[in-house]
Amino acid sequence: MIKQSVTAEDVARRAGVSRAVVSRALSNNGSISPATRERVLLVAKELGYQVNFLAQGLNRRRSHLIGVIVSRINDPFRSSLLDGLLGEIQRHGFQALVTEIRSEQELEDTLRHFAQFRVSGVIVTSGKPPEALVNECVQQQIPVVGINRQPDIPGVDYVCSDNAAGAALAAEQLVRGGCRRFGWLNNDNSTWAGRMRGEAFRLALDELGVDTARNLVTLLAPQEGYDGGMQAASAIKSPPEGIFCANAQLACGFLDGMRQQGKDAPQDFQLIGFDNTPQTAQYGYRLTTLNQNVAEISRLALMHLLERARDPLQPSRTSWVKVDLIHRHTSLPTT
Amino acid sequence: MIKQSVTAEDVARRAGVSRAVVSRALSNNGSISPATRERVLLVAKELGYQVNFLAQGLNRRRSHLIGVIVSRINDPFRSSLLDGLLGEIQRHGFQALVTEIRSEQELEDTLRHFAQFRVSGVIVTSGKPPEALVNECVQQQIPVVGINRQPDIPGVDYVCSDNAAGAALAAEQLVRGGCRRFGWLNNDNSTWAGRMRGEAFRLALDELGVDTARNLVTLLAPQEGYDGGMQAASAIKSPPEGIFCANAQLACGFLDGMRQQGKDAPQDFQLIGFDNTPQTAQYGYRLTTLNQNVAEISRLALMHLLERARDPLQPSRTSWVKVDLIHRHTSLPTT
DNA sequence: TTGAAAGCGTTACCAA
DNA sequence: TTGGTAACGCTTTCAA
Repeated sequence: MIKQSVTAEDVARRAGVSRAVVSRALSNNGSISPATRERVLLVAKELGYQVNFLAQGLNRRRSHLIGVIVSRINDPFRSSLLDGLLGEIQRHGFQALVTEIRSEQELEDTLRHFAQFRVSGVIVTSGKPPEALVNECVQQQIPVVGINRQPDIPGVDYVCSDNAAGAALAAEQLVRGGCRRFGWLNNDNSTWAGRMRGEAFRLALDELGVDTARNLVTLLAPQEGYDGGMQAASAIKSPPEGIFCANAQLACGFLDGMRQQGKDAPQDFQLIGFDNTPQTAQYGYRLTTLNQNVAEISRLALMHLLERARDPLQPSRTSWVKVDLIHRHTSLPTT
Repeated sequence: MIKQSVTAEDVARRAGVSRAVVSRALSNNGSISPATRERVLLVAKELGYQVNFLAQGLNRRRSHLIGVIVSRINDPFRSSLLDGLLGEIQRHGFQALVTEIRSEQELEDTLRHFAQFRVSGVIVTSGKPPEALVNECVQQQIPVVGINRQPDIPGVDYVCSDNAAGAALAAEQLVRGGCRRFGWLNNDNSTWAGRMRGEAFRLALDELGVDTARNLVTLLAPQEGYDGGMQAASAIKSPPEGIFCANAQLACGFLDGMRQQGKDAPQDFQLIGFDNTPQTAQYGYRLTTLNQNVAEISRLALMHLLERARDPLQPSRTSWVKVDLIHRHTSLPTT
């Protein structure tokens, strides 16, 4: 019969101390003489002792898990974001519980499951959690942070790219690049971030003196992603001079769609997309884009989580992350 | 003072039964009269009772967690694979513990952490776990399955795309498409799957009567990914007629690199890449590729996990997943 | 069918 | 500084 696994009891016995001392030695928590500490640690290593996280979590009412809610991680921007979050989560000594959702119902179930694992925090990168459910989390002292979500639930912290500033950069670039007629490309049923970018674009153009009622048209893609952009392009006879696009996938599809018609940027139109995905930098696209600082977004998300864990009742906070214009090939140099 | 959370005890009291009965009602495990079952379930719903997974796992010595080891999920193929795995894991009622590793050391630590959470299984999509460590898992009855790894550790199951068959398809396509001189493009320090594809390509050409000693050259990219492919292209004066490439990212980079020199497929050379990533299908590339069936790979991975959980001592198995040639624009029609 | 009780492996409080 | 002990919340014998 094989011993299933080494427990604190085993270590205690072998080191000639009590379980309690073992716990203290390993957790640096509670007073213990340096000598015994050394000895226990040595024995623990000898025996290959590993704390049982389930037991630890049960006792502490909190696991070292952080729940992450994502969707469609095939999308390059989303996988970049997940990448950044995983790195940050691991850097802080947590493990990521990742769930991909396909509906709001799945989001609810997931949030429950996270709670059942007594996670140390939840990061929502997709969907809109119902306020009631989030309140349950808050009541259980589980910090929740939303990324690029509309900051509207009390007790939840948010990290968002500064969409408005990004849209303004795009507007300025296009105007100074000589455009007179503008287009805003987004897909139907867009996210909050997408809609926000569109509204801010209009506003920024207004302030730059553009008569947006006349000279700004909305191009609506029938679906999201590359294919949506391509379809939007095929529905157009002659593109506006300066086009701002809600995200990179849409922009790449649109550009390819126009090329199929023999039109290209920057000669026939200028194009700026949001999200600086790797693909937009490639030779075939060299798209001017707005870069979302994924590393900074991830860093702030964890920071909010940790701070709220320390003080659960503090007021909600929203961090806006600076967005940069990456000037490439699909927009003209400003004069 | 707020009640932290509803426990089985609470439900038991309210339903006028014992904790044990509550457990039976919820787990469908152990005999219980339909009437009390109904009643308990009703009360549980009323009170919003949720099983504490930490306590459950501690008692059962197994959590409903499955550990997944990944790396560089920015790569479109890898994020597709992760996507498939997450779907399959959730479909079976598990939660995914995802860790991104950057070194073999991190792999070891991760494997330990997974064990500490008493995961129901581990899926390795990157790195090469040391046999000793895997044996610890095996001893703890934790099933391990490797995806596209060299199947060489006893007690571990594997799921691999049929690289050899894929390479043979590519060879045949290129030969029948009229190529006489061939190239194999891979990056330095390639994975086992990559090397295997290269060897199989040579073998297949041999069998098709090509004098590979003379007419097959190896193009070595100095790094992986798109940039590596581009660099490989820039080191070439005149490309071989038919090029097979270890993966899609490399292939896209190579194609763009050649285009930069004014050469394009299929007129100046033919190109077939492994991994049918979304990008390869796009208008700018329309690359002929070998499709890895991610859904099937994921399905089999979970199947192996579940079967080995049932019978931990069964001999290791390796499933080879069929690969399909997607004929697109970078190879000529066969005559 | 039901309930009592003994774990599962930790941690934290309280005496010593 | 240490050890005993009572949780943590659940599952699973074993009797009744």
